[in-house]
Formats: sequence, C-alpha cells, structure tokens
Amino acid sequence: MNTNEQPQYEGAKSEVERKTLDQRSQMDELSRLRHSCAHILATAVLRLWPDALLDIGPPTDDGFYYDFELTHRFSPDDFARIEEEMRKITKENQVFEKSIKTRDEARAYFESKGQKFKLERLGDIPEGEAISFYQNGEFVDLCAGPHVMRTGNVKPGGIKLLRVASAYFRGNEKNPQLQRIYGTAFKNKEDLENWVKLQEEAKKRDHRRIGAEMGLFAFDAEYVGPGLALWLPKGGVLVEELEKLAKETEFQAGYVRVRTPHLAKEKMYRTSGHLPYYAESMFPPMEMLEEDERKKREQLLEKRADLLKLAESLGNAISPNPAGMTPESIQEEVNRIETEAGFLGGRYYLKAMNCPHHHRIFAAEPRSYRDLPLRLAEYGTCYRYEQSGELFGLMRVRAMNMNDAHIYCTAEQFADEFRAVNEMYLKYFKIFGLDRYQMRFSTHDPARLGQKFVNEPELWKQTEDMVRRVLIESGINYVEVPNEAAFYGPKIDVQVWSAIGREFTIATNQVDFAVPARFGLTYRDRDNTDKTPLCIHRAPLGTHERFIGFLIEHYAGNFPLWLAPEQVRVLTLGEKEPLVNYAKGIVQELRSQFVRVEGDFGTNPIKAKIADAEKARVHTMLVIGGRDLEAGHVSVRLHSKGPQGARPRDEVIAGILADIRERRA
RNA sequence: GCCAGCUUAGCUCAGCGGUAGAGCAACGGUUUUGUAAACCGUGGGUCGUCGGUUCAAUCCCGACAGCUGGCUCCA
Repeated sequence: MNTNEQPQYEGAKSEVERKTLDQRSQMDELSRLRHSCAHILATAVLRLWPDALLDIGPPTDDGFYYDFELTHRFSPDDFARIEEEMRKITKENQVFEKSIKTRDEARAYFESKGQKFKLERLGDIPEGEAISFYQNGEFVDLCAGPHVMRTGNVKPGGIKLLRVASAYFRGNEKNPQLQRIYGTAFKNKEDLENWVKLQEEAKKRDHRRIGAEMGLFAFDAEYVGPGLALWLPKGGVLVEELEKLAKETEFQAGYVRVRTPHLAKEKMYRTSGHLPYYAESMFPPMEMLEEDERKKREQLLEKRADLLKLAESLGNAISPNPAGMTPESIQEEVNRIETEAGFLGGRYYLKAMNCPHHHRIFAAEPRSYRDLPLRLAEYGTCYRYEQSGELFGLMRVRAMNMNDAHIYCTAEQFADEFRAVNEMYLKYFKIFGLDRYQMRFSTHDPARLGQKFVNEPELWKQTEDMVRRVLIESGINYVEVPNEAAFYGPKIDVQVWSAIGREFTIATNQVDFAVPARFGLTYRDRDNTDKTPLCIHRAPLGTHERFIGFLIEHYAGNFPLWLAPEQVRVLTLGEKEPLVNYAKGIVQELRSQFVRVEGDFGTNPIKAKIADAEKARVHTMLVIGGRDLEAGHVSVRLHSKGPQGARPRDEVIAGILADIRERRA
C-alpha cells in the first residue's frame, strides 16, 4: 500500500451542498423535516442574536446543521435557550412559503441585510436557474427547498441540538471560520429518544473505551508522544494474530517477505516524488551532514532563495529579467537545486510509506521476466506527522504498521494479480464476518493528465478497464469515483462502516505504472530488452492500528476465539485439591497447544469468578466442580452466551483447538 | 493547523474562593462456593503543567500541553 490508508472522512461536509434542485426535491420525508428544522434553528438564532450572518443549513445523514458568523461564541450552554425558541417557532405554526426572485431582487435583499455569505452563495446559482426563497414567519432564506408545509409539522419534542463546531466557509481553510450548530430532528419524541439510546449504545462500542477497559492499548502523550500507540500485552495478541493470518495467507498466495529499515535518505523521497509534496505529512528530517556537505547545502539553498525572489519579481513584473529566465525555467532550476541538495548524504527521513524501500529491493538484484510476478510483503512501520487535530484514537495515528505488499508484474500478468488481490480481500472479509463494505473505484480525469495524473492516457485506460472488469466479474458492489485516483494509477479503496456508523478507508489496492520508472526499475524480457514493471500496492488489512480499532468496534470487544486475548479461563468451585489438580491439568494441556488460558482457582464464589471473566470478555469459561471431576467433564460457558452444558473434557479441548485452527467466528 | 469544549484516585464521576469525596478497581484479611458481583478493613490525589489575581486558588484570569467534537488535510 502506498499512502492512502488514512481515512476519508466525509464528516459533515454534506453532499447536499452539491446536489441539484432535482435531487433535492426527491429528498425523503425525514430530510425534508430536518431541512426545515435548520431553518427553524436559524430563525431562533436570529431572534436571539439579530447580528448573526447566515451561511447555509442543509440536512445531513442523521440531522442537520446551520452555519453562522457572529461575535457571540456559541456554547452548549446556549442550547436550552435556542431549543426553547425553536419550540416556540414550531408552536407558531408558520407556513413555509416559496417564492421566486430575480437575481437583482435577491442581491438587493441580502445587501440590505448585510448578509455577505448569502450574496456569495447567490453567485453560485447558475444563470438561468430559478432563484427560490423560502419564508417562515419573519425569516427569509435563499433555499432550493423542499420543506414541510408548516413549522408546526415539526414536533417540539422531536428536536435536539447536539454540538457546536466550526467550519470554514465553503470548506476552505483560507476562508473565515463560521460557527456551526449541529442538531437532529425526528418525527416525534419517541423516535428521537430511540436514536439517543442508540447513540449511547454506540458509544459503548467506541474502540477507545473498550481498548481501555480491556487493556488493549494506551497512549502516553507525555513520554512517548501523541498519536503513538502502545500495544499492551492483550492488544499485542491481536497484533500477533493478525500478522499470523496475513503471513499464512500471503505465503499461500506466493508472496515473499522482506524487512526494511524505518528510515531512508532524502534522496529516496526525492526520487520517488514524495518530496516536497508530501513533506508536510512526514516527520522532519534528521541531519547528519558532514561539514563540507552542510556548507554545500547552505550554498544551494541560498541560490534557491535567490531564484525564488527572482521568480516573485518576475511575477510582479517589476524588474526586467537579466538572465532571460522564464518562471518555468526558474522552477526547473529550483527543482534541480532541491534535488541536488537532497542527494547529499546525511539527511534521513522516517518513512511515511514502504514502497520506495521495496522498489530498492526490486533494484537490489537483476530481474528477469521469469522472476515476475514478484510479490514483496512486509508489515512495514510508517510514520506520518498527521496534524494534531486529526489524531483519533487508534484510527488515525502517527506511527502505524501496514499490511503492505508490492507486486511487480508485467502488463499481461496484471489482471490475474489484481483479481487475486481482490480475492484475498474477500477471504479476509469472510473471516471477520464483514458484510457491510463498499469498494470505491477511483479513476483519473482525462482533463488533468499531466497535472494531477501522470500523462499515460493509454495505460490509464487499460488499467482502469482491467480493474473495472475484475470488479464486475467478481460481482462486487462498487462505486466509481472520477478524479480521485492516485497520481500514478487507479485505485480501489475499501470503505467500511464501524458499528458506530463511522465510515473510513480500511484497505486499499492501487495500481502504479509511474513510480517504478522513476527508480529506473527494469526486468529483462524474453526479447532481451529491459522493461519497466507495473506495480500493485495493496494493504487488505490496512494498518494494525486502524484495522484493530475497527475490529474492536465491529466485535464490540467480543472477539472470536482465535483472536480473543484471553481465550479460555478455567474456573473451579473452590480450591479443594483434587478439583484444582484436575483444572490445572486442563490449563497445562491447553497451554501446551498454545491456547491463551488462565486459571481462577481461588475461594471466591463461582458467581464472582464468572462475573470477573465475563467482564474481562474471556471467550470460553470452563467451570469445574465436583460433578465434573467425577464424570471427567467440564462445564462450558461462552462469553455473553451463557452456560452451554457439561461435556467430556477431551471433547471440549478438541473443539477449542479446532475452532482456533479454523478461525471460526 | 483552526474554532469550541473538556482535563479531580487506575476507571466512571461528584464537589467547592477557606488545603477533596463516592462507586468500581487495587491491596490485606475472612468466606470453600454450581454459572454476571460474599463480607470486613486498608492504602491511594502537587485537583493536567506553568504563571497571575487574592490574606487564601482544585475553584477566578492567562499561557502551554493533552484529549474530545467539528473543520481543514489525507499527493
């Protein structure tokens, strides 16, 4: 996998903003209600803070929001007042009245109100499209609709404001930040209450919470650093089990394993093209330059600064250009200098991706077409300096272990390799009982060839056709997203939804027909010429951090036997010696078979021991009392499933071993 | 990085301008038990850090850090 394992949060950047009038009119009933609720919110805010400037207020997947600019800073303490005003408005039962205005009328209206954001939004409406307004009571808004008939259609008990947030105007961080109020609305109070309950249930599944409860991982911002996860012993088990699964699967699929260091010289990332574009996301370099190299570098950087100054003056057309340089030729020279400086030894970067190292492994030996496909796999550790506000539990971290591999192949081999990768995904998803996922197929935009996308129209077409065919043949449900491909080729991201409704990219599968060439990778073909291989980046299990974060929520911490940090606990009724000896024998036998088993042989009442084991989410509890000892039985109890009855000891042990071996759910 | 909120015992939380509390957990005893919690006791805190206001600050103010919710970013 290259660099795109991180999430693609859509957040509240509502699709609604981009929807056409026609799509909007088809909005379902609930969205319509919520949209009206956003207007009611704005009505209330204007009553309480008449100087508020309005932006927009669309419905979202589970509610609505409205963006405001005002000097008062909203805080949750304001919600009671605002909600009260909103309820009042619903009781006033105002009619939502639609009207069409001309562009001039609309402009005049917003100018008179000083609503500068609305004026800008007005400019977005294409010439010829109707400019519609909705009015309820004293509140008038530029709005395509649709709405409910009257504010009274919104039940006062069905409204709830949720949180204040901020959002850049038009989602651009150069624009002013507006204050956003999120809320939700339902047909009635009961629906709302059910939703609130569901939210609370979902919170209990949050991987951060369960991770702490179960002792899976920890963060130590003070001594280790933010976004740098520590795997505790029980979380380490999850890591080990996933790696074991990956290693077995990849071995059987013909992968070979490699190991690479966690850093590399600047030259590596100059060559790959990741620097300077990706530098922001990388930890700053470590400088180990020799004295003469340092001087050389300083000279180069001075020269570069001079050139940039020159470029600026050219842009301003202040001074004539003495050297006859164009902005393009200056840029070229700047690039050359940066490359030269970067090629000096002694500046090291922590790697943000594994592909360059793997490319150098490809380059380490002469390659023949007979060596292809070459599948290099590694659980590679990558470091990315994600912005502080983007860190999020295990899901978005600064150090991560990727289930990475790079497959080098010929164009003829590509389809089979790509199909095999896809099948591996599906195999994994089956193991984890993952049935809600969506493959997102990102393609290029021909208009941006040579800019955002490498200028290889034929290869783009070929690979995209091939990927599309594989998806269709495999009967996979996918969406195609133009203009979202990586610069070096099309890709498939796997979107999953965690139990708490969060969507993110958990795995990625990318085609790369550009970067191997930058590293001069070649193989000797049948015809005795050197050719550049295609490369597939793939990471079906994403990173340990995110994948385990996802699994924690997916299973709500109730892992299947093969994954469970503590698989079995043997509980005795009391600590009488024959009983304990019998129990110890079972523990020993299981442990000798590498089962993660513990014993609880103390004097506590069995109820207490069971409560402890249940709380710890031990998968299988083996309860042993006098009756079991006599019959040579054990009584099985499964976590969250209760007692399963007594069965012969050897049969139970064999069953446990089989379930683990088969990785049964 | 930006806006807002939060930070009190290992965890969940209460509290207040006059030097801090509960439940669970931990620890020490007692309890010999049939499927989610037996009883008694003990310890545990620089109230995130630094600075300011005050006779006095965990509480008020400021800065910083971390976390959370968003936004931005994720080539």
